[in-house]
Amino acid sequence: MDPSIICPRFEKAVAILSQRWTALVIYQLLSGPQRFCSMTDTLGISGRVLSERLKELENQGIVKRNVIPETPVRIEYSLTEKGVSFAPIMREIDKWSQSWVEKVPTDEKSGS
Amino acid sequence: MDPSIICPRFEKAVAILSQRWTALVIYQLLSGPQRFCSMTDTLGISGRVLSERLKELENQGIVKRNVIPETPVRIEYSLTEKGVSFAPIMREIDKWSQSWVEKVPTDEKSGS
DNA sequence: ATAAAAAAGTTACTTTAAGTAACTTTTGTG
DNA sequence: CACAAAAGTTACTTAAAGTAACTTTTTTAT
Repeated sequence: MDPSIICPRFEKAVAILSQRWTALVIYQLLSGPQRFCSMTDTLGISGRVLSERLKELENQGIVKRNVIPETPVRIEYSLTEKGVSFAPIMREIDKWSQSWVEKVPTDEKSGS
Repeated sequence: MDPSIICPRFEKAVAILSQRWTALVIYQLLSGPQRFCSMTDTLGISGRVLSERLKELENQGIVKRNVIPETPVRIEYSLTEKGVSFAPIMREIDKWSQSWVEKVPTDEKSGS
């Protein structure tokens, strides 16, 4: 059984994007540098997994980590050029979602 | 903690694509209808998970299942219009991969 | 000087998803 | 009638993600 007749580069790109949270992390960083806590708050990702993902993305040259010696010290995460290059993919996903995803139920705590 | 300030439609689209194997299944179906076994062979996905994914994609109206009463009976999976509409996303992922993914090591069983 | 607070993680533990391989079902051919 | 092929399914193992409490560093308030 050949594990892939599919283009290995394409497969690699898909592997990055289909890892849980990765696409959302990149998407959020496309709107500008972000701090750790703002990402956990906005995305609803746990600190444990966000920390893991950011390290992986840093190793892949997609994200860079910036220590800002303010007080208290801030760590800012931002995209490298490679990271920014995901923008057209995100735009297509966004376009697709506008055409094909029905209005998502808001799932409120059923107010009165 | 608000679980999402991000557009829920976008989030939903990302949820589809970031589920393991889903993007590759759609990608393969973009090249034409496929049978169950050809997908397991080409993608290296297990039957258990492929079966699960195909059912989900059918429920989402992305894939359709076609029973062909030949002998032995063949089941052909193909994309609906909604499924085909992923094509531009796949094209962008492919473009990205050509620019940014380095040549992937072939991982041969170190032949002579 | 000491206590509490805030940011950025990390650790230990639980739950869920995916991988593996053997088995079932249906139809057909020798 | 036994065997083969396709399409799954079942039971079980392994890996990934979720949860929540804890650590570290530095600053502000008492």
